[in-house]
Amino acid sequence: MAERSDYHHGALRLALLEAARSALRADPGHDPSLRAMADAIGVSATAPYAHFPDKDTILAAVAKTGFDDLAVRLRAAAGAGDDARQDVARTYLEFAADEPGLYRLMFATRLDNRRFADLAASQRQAFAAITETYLDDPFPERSAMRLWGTLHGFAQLLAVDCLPDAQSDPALLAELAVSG
Amino acid sequence: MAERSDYHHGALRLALLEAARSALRADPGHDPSLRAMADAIGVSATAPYAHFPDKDTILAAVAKTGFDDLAVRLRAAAGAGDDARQDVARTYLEFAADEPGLYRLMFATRLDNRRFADLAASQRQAFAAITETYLDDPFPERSAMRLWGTLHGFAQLLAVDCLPDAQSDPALLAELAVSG
DNA sequence: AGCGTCAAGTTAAAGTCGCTAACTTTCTCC
DNA sequence: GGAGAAAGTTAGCGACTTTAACTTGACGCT
Repeated sequence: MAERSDYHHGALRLALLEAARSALRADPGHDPSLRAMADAIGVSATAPYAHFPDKDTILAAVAKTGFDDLAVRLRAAAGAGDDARQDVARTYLEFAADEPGLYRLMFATRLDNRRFADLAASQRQAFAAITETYLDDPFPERSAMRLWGTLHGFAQLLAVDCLPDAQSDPALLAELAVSG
Repeated sequence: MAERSDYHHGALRLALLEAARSALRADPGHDPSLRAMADAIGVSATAPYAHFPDKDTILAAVAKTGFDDLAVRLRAAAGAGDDARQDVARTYLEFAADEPGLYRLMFATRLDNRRFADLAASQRQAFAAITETYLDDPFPERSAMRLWGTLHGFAQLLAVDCLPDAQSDPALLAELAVSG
């Protein structure tokens, strides 16, 4: 398996997703082109079509990995310290600040398309990690939705770099988000 | 002025912005192409370059009209009833629900580019309309930012149609957003 | 009136992109 | 070891943004 002919790549699907995330890190403001991803892997521009029906599906898969990673991080944060809600909030904002391009894509991909049900499922999983910090609340769903809204708003402002530096600290923003 | 030769359009800049907003209403999920806008106006595909240096600048101008409209609506709502904050919140969410494509564009246009300072200014104006409902608050900026975050999160969820119908009423969401 | 200038259009064409079609190479399984 | 499927390839189409070179028409000046 280590020895490969260089005709078949062997793990193109995974490599594509990684190339896309890497391109988003390099240029958070624009979705990478199919050709750019293929070039980065060293494969022809049409090779991706053996694994995905179209570009939107690739980007949806990338977005899904984003939600999955986010869910993992949130769950880890929830179990680690003594203030789960605050830790989750801070982790959420740190994620958005770390990978602004990916975060943008995660919320840009769904409009208009009922396709990509698994993306929606991963999104719900990430949301569930927030809800679980409200198990003691009389209305966990409502309260969690309110926190999610606030976090998402802050996350986007962070990603778009709209905040003065004094207010760009994820920890402080997290505190503000949970205080209510 | 009413009688025009049909060679010079006469108000192409404005017509372009309107064509873009109309196209966003028809297909909220995708930014319109330059050609589509030009076709809708009845002008060649390159005519817009007499008024804008590139497509991004057109879209930034469209986004700016969105923030300007939003600011006007928020200010009107703030002065109308007896619960300014709640009215502003509801108006904000109604705007996003009415024009999801425009709302998406308004927050998609800035990442990575320091260009478009006037867009950022219009965004601040809209934010100021929210801040002004917190003049009695000990920390108006902080509290307003918190509400803005929440509203933006709800607005995006509304626009992307992620919410169950039972929770898609702007008025109820506004109430949830201000209750804190 | 007529002329020059300039803004605001035009067409032509280059280069990129997503995607399809037809083909070739490699892997796998009998 | 041969067949067929899986996973690549090149060629090319149509749409897109953008540039370049040209044309049209409005307006001010003498």
